Amino acid sequence: MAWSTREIAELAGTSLRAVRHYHEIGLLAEPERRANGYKRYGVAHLVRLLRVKRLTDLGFSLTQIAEMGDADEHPEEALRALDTELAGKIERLQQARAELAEVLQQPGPLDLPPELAAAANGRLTEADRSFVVVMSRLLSQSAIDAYQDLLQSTGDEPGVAEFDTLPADADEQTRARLVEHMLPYTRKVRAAHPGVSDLKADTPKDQRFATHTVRAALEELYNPAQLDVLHRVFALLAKESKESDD
Amino acid sequence: MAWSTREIAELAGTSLRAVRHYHEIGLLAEPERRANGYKRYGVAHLVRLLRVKRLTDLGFSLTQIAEMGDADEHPEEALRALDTELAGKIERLQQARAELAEVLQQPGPLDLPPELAAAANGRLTEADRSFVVVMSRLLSQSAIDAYQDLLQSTGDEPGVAEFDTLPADADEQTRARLVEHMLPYTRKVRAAHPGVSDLKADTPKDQRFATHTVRAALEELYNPAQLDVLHRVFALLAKESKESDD
DNA sequence: TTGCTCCTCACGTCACGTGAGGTGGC
DNA sequence: TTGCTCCTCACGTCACGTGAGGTGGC
Repeated sequence: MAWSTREIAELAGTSLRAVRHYHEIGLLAEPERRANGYKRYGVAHLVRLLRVKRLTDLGFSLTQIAEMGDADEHPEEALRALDTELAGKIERLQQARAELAEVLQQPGPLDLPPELAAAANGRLTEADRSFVVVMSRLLSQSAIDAYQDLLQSTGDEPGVAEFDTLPADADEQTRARLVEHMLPYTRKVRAAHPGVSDLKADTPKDQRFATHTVRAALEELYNPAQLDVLHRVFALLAKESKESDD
Repeated sequence: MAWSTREIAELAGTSLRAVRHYHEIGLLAEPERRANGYKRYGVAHLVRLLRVKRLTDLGFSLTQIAEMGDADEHPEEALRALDTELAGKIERLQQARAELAEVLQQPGPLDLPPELAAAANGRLTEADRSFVVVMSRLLSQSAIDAYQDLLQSTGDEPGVAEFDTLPADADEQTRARLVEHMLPYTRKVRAAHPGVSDLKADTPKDQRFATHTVRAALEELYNPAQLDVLHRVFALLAKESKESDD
């Protein structure tokens, strides 16, 4: 008795195509043919195929299996290397699951870091959200922590909602009033969280790039009136801290 | 400020090619160009790219991400489905690691089921090993257990070594003596392990196929003298059990 | 003649990696 | 002129999946 391709595939628990693929890449020798061209597999082929199946099930690549050859040595080093690799894969998958669990815990946009999503609790504008997403790539961890604190403590600061809805053509009176509203609050935040504007950048070049990026994000996301207010608040704060240095 | 492809890729922590790939499949809109044809990315692109990055890191496929669209809904169902999928992957990898650990425990050929490899402990001929590899696909678990017991208890049965080294042209006297040696031992094994020849096959068709396979394996792996001895032993045993039925 | 099994191309999948060959501004 | 950055093809990777189109024995 000799087996057909389908039979040997079933015996080994692989697919027809897998057997042919192993022929193509030289992992499994082709058997002799019958008169009609059909392949006739023998026990040696089955044994080889079962071995290949075993090794792929363990997680070896076909290239690695080819390198091991047909010998039955116990490839201890390869086994250990594979184990390390699998451990790494498992770790990465578990990391992903942990993040999934965090995200599932908290309803909310999943592109924010979960701590921030929790703290913001749905009170962010579209623009704010985009800004935060970008910033969370650029800020240091301490800055993110500070920002989180900030969001948590600033439930219904009146200035916040007013700023969010400020029309692009707000008049000077409205702007000046908003600056007045935001100044003490912003001053307080700065004092409580000195790290709130620390960047993640390591080199001066990265630093400059990150600063430009922050500016670009602000200018693209907020309207002229909002930007004007922000600039004025920051200018006043900068002046204050310069005076206190003297 | 607007970013080049390299810059936006670095900002998002992806590769240049990934950004271009997302363009190709429509996951990320192409930005406007400068006069020289260079792309100019804005904040909206960066936000989108960061979102895509987040989702691929979590384990979503690009197709799934495309299906979610740009909306920021919390795709709870998708998240749960993904979690289940990841759990399955982890399980399979852990299964592979468990088998790897078993294999590493015991030096020996790794194409045998580990219980059998341990029990055999290096005492199998090439032919025996091939035979066992094939049989371990065909036998039921109880048969494998029985076979393992058998291997363990049969340390230095004198007939075994003699059978393994029997020349293909052994004379009648040698064969007859070997049959005498093997008969009581084989009888004992049969009695102790009635399940030793149970096949895994479910249907009568599978059953016939498995029987043929066993026969084919025997005939390809053992020489004529060995086969003759086996046939005679089995014939004698069959006669015995038929007589006891009467 | 109809079904069933086997055969050999050969393109498709997934998420990009990796050159090849050319252009534009310092 | 030389380097550097950007661009667009377009083939390669990995382990097969999936038809397409044809043949041979009942």
